[in-house]
Amino acid sequence: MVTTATPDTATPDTATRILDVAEELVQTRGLNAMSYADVSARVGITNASLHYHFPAKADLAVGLVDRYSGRFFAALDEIERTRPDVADRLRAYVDIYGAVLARGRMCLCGMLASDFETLPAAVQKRVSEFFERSYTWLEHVIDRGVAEGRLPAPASSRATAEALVAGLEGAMLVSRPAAGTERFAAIADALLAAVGVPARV
Amino acid sequence: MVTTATPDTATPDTATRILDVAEELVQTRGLNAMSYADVSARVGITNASLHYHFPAKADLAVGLVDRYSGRFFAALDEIERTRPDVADRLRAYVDIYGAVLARGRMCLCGMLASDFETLPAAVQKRVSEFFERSYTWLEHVIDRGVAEGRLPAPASSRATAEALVAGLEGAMLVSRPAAGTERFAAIADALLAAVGVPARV
DNA sequence: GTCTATAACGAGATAGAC
DNA sequence: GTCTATCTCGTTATAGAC
Repeated sequence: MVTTATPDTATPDTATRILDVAEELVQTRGLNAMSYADVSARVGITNASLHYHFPAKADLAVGLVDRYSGRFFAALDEIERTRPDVADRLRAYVDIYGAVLARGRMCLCGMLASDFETLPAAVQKRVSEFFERSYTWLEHVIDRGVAEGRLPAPASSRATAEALVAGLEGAMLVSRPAAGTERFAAIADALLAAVGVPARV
Repeated sequence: MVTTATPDTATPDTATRILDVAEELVQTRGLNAMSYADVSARVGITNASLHYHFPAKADLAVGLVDRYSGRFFAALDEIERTRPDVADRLRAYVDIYGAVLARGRMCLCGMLASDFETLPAAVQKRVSEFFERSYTWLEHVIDRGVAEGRLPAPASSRATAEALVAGLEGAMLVSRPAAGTERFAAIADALLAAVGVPARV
């Protein structure tokens, strides 16, 4: 999976290890529940060393969103490059979310969205951009699918794109209290069916 | 709106005022970003007085969910009592979420769901129950609508109910970074349309 | 680049007077 | 039921040695 944190070939540098650990903590517990002490202890360095790499918590959060977004939209590029069919593209998009949830995590930006009002401005901006770029990508995929006659025309492809993202983020959110990942797959299929994507074989 | 905090007739007692203030803080900023100092200052009492009413933060959180759930499911009872038509019922359900978002808030239990792993066990249990009861209520409403021939039969009414809740929770989540409430209405209409509920007149 | 040490503050929580 | 005062701990962050 393209969105997985880091290739496990060699020991990555400290900044990368910090981002890996912080990413997991934010995706599972939230930014406000993650402390520098948590991260430094798991990385095996001191609090002070952490501050050398990321002077303030806002810097760490910015680093997390930038890396996550970079990987996420690189994965979307990859989908467009390798999958010509619109239904396959949308299923692959949903699968990214499914893979994150399968690892017991929430979408990083979905998690930050819940803390939105408490975020530093630089982080707020990046989280908003993550969602805007997601809507735009999906909108274009849907529009092209409609133009090819392979997807029913929705009232608004933009609203459909937003509803799909909302459904996936919400599915991750409500799957965790239910302690069951199988729930996500059923919701995801229902969302895809609503867009006109048939269930997979 | 039935889910509004407290009737503004007279000055409510201290415990109620505490719950009102804490509820707003949790719905806008999250439980981990809300402190006893925040609440006590806004209520106009001291930290110590707050602890008299709610000895630990877990007690306050339990009080919040219990009151919220009580009002929420009372509102659902009211919907069933006053609206015989399934489409009206589902639109009214969506409107509860819309009214919460219109006040700049996230669903209390959706907000707690994002902090789920950090919640005291008693709060986790109540949040899970909130969602389970929601699914069950929607499932029965959908089933009756199908039996009456007023709703197309879904593959699974349970999965449809879960997808609807997920979509609404997610719509609230992503609406806040977008700084626009009009987005919610479009998403909500798309979700209702997917269930077979026509747009309102 | 990592460390020890510590500052400065805010958190949840308690004792005991009124 | 509310107060003052205080405790203890965890938090982000910095100074300066190695």
